[in-house]
Amino acid sequence: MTTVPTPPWRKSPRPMKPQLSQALIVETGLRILDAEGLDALSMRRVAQELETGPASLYAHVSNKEELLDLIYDVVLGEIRLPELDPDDWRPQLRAYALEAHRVLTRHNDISKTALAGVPTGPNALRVGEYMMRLLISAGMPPLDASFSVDRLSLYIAGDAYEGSQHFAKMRAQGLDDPEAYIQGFVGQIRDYYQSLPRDQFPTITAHIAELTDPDGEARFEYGLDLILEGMAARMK
Amino acid sequence: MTTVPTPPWRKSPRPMKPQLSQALIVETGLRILDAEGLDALSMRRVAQELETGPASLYAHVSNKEELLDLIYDVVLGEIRLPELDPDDWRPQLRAYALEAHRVLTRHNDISKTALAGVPTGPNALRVGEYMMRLLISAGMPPLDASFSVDRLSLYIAGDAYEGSQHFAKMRAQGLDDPEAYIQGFVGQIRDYYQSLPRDQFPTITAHIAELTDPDGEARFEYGLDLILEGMAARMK
DNA sequence: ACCTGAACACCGTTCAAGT
DNA sequence: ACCTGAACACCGTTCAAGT
Repeated sequence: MTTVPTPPWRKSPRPMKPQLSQALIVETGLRILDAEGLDALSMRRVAQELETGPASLYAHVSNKEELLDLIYDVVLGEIRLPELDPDDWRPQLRAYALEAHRVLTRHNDISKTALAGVPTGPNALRVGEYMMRLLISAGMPPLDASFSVDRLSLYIAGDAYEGSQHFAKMRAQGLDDPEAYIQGFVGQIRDYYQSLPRDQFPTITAHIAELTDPDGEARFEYGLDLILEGMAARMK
Repeated sequence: MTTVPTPPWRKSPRPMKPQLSQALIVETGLRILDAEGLDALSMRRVAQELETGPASLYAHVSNKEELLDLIYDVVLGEIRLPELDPDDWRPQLRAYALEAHRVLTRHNDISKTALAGVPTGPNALRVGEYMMRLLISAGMPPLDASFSVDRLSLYIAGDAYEGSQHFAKMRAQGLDDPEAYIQGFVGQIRDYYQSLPRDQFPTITAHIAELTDPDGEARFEYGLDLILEGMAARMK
């Protein structure tokens, strides 16, 4: 970049465009993700937002997958970890899971990235270190702790991704009231179940209300508690 | 289609191309999925395989999402369900999970489709009915059974998808020895962990062997048993 | 009703050329 | 070293036109 001579009334040169950098690209990608979801987050779109061509990005990021990994780690950075207290591992791990799930859910369908590959960024290490330390200091054997952390992480990301898909579909249909969309969706499933032959599907047709409970957060916590229960059985 | 007069030595007219139909499209899509994975399964590719243009498919399938849902349900059709025995719900549900996981894993990254939307095809109903019946007849309250089935299904599909990603990446790199690829991948992670500052990540660096256990099947079964343990606590 | 060619509005990535 | 324009090899879907 040619250095423009600084006029005396300015402290520093002001370039028309902010200089391209990995951090700026990641930040721009995150903004698109938050506003419009993973489907809208293309290399070309990021470039457009930065008023340049897509090829320019490849000087700072080796491909789209790396960009997504970088964005994912920035998101993980939002997870707050409480002081570690091994005497109370269960409520603490539960609180971690809820916090992580909340953070992932805030950023649309970014969790897909966690499912696509093992996250290894600095913030992935930070939360991994925390969970491992909590379980081992509470008395869990290291191999159990390793597997437990891995499975819990998969569950959190899996549920966050599944949950985000409803919003993605809503966006694709051009709607924007999540409450109404979920109600409509659940209603459709209910009608479909009601139309099924009762002799072939006796159990489903007998429990339609239970099968179409729309509370996604309750479902997440239910599965979380199943896993925590299993972990408790392997503790000490 | 113009009917060609049948020569007397043939029982039926033999068209040059097999007639297009939804079943044929689904079958072709499944073949591509099995051979080259979800990334290779495009509408254009299916059309090419059927020696027609992509637009022709839209007479039998409303969009790509519907095609994937149809393929997914065909895959679920491969899951064999044993005679139901409510006195032994735990080993039975465990066997179901292993069978479902094995079937999904056989078909590359198709599990992504289950994560993307609630499967509602005939075979999804069939396995759902089975699991619900097993748990309820074993004494679980219907709402618990509904949540349990939902969470277990998410876990199975989530793990199958995550596991399939290794193969997808292997394919993308043009390699074809899964054993060697996993070994190489695990080795890289191990080296990376080894390079971390011990004071910042004491727990991770102290348990590298446990954290890089390459046995994906053991991890799946470990998480499955965590969930089954939790379900046992909610039984009766 | 079913099928088609052509087009529209996109993708990720590469590469030679510029500064 | 960083940035660019242009190109390559793809996408899913629509639509008017054909049979």
